[in-house]
Amino acid sequence: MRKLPEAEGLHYIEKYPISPFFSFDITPYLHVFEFDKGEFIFQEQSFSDYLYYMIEGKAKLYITHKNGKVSLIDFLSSPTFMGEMELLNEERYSKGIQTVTKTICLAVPVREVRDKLLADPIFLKILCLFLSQKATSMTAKYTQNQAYPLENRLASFILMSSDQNFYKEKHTEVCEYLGVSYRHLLFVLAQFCEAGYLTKHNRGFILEDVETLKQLALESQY
Amino acid sequence: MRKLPEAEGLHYIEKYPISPFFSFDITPYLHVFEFDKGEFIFQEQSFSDYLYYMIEGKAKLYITHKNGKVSLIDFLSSPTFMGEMELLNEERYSKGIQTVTKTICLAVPVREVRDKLLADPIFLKILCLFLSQKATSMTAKYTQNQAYPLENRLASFILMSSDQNFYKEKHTEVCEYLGVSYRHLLFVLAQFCEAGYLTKHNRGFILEDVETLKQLALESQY
DNA sequence: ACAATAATGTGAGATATCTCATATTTTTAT
DNA sequence: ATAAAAATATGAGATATCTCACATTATTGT
Repeated sequence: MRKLPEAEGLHYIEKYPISPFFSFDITPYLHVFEFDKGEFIFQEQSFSDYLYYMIEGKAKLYITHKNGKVSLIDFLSSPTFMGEMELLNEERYSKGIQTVTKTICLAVPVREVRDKLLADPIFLKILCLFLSQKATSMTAKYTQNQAYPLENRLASFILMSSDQNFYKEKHTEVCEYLGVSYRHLLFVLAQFCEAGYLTKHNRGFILEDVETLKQLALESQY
Repeated sequence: MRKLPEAEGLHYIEKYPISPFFSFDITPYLHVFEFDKGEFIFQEQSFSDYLYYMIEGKAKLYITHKNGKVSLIDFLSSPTFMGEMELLNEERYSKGIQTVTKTICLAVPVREVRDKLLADPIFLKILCLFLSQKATSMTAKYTQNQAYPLENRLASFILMSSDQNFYKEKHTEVCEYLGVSYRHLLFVLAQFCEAGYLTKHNRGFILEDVETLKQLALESQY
């Protein structure tokens, strides 16, 4: 993690204006941080001094269980808040966040601004909206995880994440996201090829039968 | 659903004071409603005119999937908000809420008070806290659902919900809550009896081996 | 008090998914 | 350039969980 120098930071602050989120002038408090690919933004069980607003990049939010299993809770993609729960609750981070790509964040030092933030109706309204939308999408994802077998969810995920009928995601990430083992993901992908919905090409898959995939996806659209 | 008469309503308003949640006087807007056991507070895909604060009772929050499966998202027990997402988003209810017991709710007419609420820092802060705690507990529940087999989650659930070493919950509710089939729940309960952790008694189970149950529960404490 | 509805209970067979072992290929770091 | 680490790939066997069918026992509404 490195703090961007004044000039470079200013560039991002202007490119992604967040002043409308606050009823006071936030700019004097803002820092701009850059995280390398694979770097941790929050370690599990640690404390942090900042509320982040990620403006560029992508990260994984996960939790490690006592039995050693890791659950990927969500992919976070910009723009998004990070650390907002801890701002509200003054707790240690129960979850970890690790970047997937290089990531740029606006950072608000919590100690200095906390009280102002928690009394600011504009910010709080934005935060409520953010939290409620997140809750809605998490709930959708998790209930679908238990209501549909991988076949359906994967079809839906492939349709959503493919570009010009070409699917090319990292299996290691996808299986965590969909909450199944790596082995099983490969197994169902192989089935899709067998059935002619997909064909392997280069390091990805060509969608051969979008109609059937759509049918499989049913409503389990993420 | 019936609106309680003035006098009776006042009793509840005084018993469960919610004025500290607002920076203005909410009482002129408050209604008090009573829902019978099994009644719907929100139908899926409908609109509603109230934000509710449940002060007595218990309800189920669920969603019906297009394949007909029903996912119980959460048990709501008093005190809790209901309809807060819709207040924020001005949308139809994506989810249904049905009471499990007779339920008393304070009701705030959204159309009249919406703008005031969304500009009230005290209320918004409370709502943020509520939403973030809910998100935390939902996430815990769902990640544990996929990280642990029923054996562990059930042990944990039994310990949590039993009273004086006696477990007596409705299987029909529990299996929905834990996200498994009724059949499988009974199967694992039978295993627990077989292994001597539980014995059937009347319409419930006596906890015979709390130590082993605790071990099974690991950290998957709800 | 009786019919209807909901909850409980059990068997048998199917399947979705997991674990583990192991090999190859690709990417990353030094 | 090379070693180390990460991602891909596949087989075989285990198991957690589901579906469906059917019988019994409570609970509820009228």
